[in-house]
Amino acid sequence: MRMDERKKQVLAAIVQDYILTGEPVGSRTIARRYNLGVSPATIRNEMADLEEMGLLEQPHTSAGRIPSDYGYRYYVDCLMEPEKLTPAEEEYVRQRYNQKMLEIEQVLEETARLLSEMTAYTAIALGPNQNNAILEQVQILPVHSTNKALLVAVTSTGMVEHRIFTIPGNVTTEDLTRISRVLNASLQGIALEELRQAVLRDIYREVAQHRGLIKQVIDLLQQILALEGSEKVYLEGILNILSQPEFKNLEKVKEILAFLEREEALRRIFKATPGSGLTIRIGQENKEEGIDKCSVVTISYAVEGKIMGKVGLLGPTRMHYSRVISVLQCVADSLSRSLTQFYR
Amino acid sequence: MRMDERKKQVLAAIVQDYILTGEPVGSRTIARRYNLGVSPATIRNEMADLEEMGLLEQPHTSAGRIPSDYGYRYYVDCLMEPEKLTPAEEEYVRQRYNQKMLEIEQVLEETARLLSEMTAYTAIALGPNQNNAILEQVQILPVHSTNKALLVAVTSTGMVEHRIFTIPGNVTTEDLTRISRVLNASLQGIALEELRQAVLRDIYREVAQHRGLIKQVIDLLQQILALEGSEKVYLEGILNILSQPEFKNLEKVKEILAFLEREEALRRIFKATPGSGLTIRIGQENKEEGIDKCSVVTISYAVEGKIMGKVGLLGPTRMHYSRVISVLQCVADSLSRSLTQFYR
DNA sequence: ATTAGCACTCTTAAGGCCAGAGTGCTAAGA
DNA sequence: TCTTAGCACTCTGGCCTTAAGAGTGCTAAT
Repeated sequence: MRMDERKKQVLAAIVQDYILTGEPVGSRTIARRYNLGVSPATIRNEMADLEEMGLLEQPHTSAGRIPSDYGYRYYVDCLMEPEKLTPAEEEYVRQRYNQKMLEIEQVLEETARLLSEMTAYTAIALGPNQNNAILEQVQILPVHSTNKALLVAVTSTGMVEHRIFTIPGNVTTEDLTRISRVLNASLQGIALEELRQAVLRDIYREVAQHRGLIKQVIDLLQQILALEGSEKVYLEGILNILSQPEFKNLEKVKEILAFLEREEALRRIFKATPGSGLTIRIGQENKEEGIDKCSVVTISYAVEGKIMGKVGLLGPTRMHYSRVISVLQCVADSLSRSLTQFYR
Repeated sequence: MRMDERKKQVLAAIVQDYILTGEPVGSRTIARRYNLGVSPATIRNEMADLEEMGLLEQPHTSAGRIPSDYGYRYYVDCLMEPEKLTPAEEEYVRQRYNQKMLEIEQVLEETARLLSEMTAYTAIALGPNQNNAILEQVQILPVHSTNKALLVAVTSTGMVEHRIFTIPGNVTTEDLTRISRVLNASLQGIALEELRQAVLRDIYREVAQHRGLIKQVIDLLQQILALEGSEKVYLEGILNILSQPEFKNLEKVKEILAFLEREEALRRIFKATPGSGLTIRIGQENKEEGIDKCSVVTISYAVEGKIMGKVGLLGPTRMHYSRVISVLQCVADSLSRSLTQFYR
């Protein structure tokens, strides 16, 4: 069966109405609210067709229709018109990023908060990808009166990481300072892939003793920089999702909360999306357990064109897609701009 | 009315039964399950007395009785017998703390996880009190190719904090190193109250230029060390509380989730408890909004006798108090031991 | 002081009923 | 051939009634 113009109009009307009201929508409603110039009966026929095509479904015989996952997909791909934010909203976003924010963690936390606030869905933000990060600064500090030391590393992504580790008893504060200086000189600006070989040899030559300690530090650095999925995850507006009528059932709530509690799962929903731009995952397109009744829209943020990380919104499949997309684009844009400024 | 022996037995039986089953308990049940040697009718009379005394209440005329907040309070204070953990459980706790844990953040996160796992309630842990903390290490690192610097501070509580801040254009890396050295020498081992006056003058004398920068750094340090309520809060097992039958009502769930989302509120429930030892807050004894149907049991952890912070469990007033107390005591003990070892 | 007995109350689950909403089909009209 | 009016049919959800069950409070007897 082909998708003629009127079928598209009917589908669009149903999706829009359902997103708005949350109630299954019937032929009368469509005929009354959307001027398609045909009678309910005609619309009924179209609806039957659309159901056969898998774009609509019926909760039960005498209810109206609701969009299926495929229905939403078709709507999002072919029918939806972008909803512009109002100038006031755009201004509001810009102003939120005008506060002085010096730590990238804060910026991302604020971003998640802003997103959830503007959409009443649950916002997720992923910290900058550390995979291709470059070391900016390395420093080893003694921890007073213990046999421990603190490794501080600043990466090119602006993340500051620290690890405490145990050092041999015979290492003095001066040793640590010297090692810091050597490491810093050798490692600064170096990506992790290049690390192991040549540089290492140089370092060893410079600081003959303390090989073990240096190896330990290098391992920690690799952990910080290279570890898959070490990105921080920021979550805001868990409560929001409970106001959605689809989650008035406690079992559903538990399912989704169980999902939100697992940080690796949150990370995976970003990993599963292609590198750049906007991604929409509708219902069962989500492979993670517990969110097959949800949609996730994600977008990447970038610094000077280079993708750093992602932010996204999680809501029911009956999500206000056009608004969510506009909000995400606007916020990701401001975020990218803000970070670019930060790094300069 | 006086509280004779039999009244106590009846109250204890009702509380215990209600904690176990979650159902209002009737006179028959008590007579059958707990051998008090009297008939249901006698127990009914006692129950009527206990209700008049405000220790029990009746959901409706023809239901059994449930304990009131006062009933729980009396039970906790006078009737409850401590429930020992099994040796296996104690061993399990000890073993969980035997993993090598180098960062105090990790330890607290693990503690919260362990608590929620062992009790099926929601666990909250509060990071070490920074109020009387002493500076162990201060270091200012340049952030490569920007006009920003990174301040790293290690406190005597084992917390590592960092802040990025903007520096004037004319400050060189060497300046930063020198300032770090001076600061470190002057501030190490100093509590914050002593900071402002004398020491400051010394520092200024040593590093004549860069007064503004130093002032900025000191401000940041005070922020890190002195700020009321800067302690980190660790939360685990939100999902657990939803399995409690008292939260099968979605409104209740929203209320409590709204509470758990507000970090300052979480902090306040610890602030409200006296300095040391175990505290139990039942129902309306909690002054925070949204948890007046909950109980909170908290306990402090300490290093070498000095109180560092607190951990606690949040559940419905129908909480398994004796078990919660035992678990908290066991865990706080292991936690304190583990931290003491860490600081040595 | 205790207890058996009993009338009474209240909740909850189940069943029946009905209005409302919406459909699918058929047959007539454009 | 497409559209539409009309109508019978279906399903849900609210509402009422009913009945069972649980538990109480009171009274009178032990």
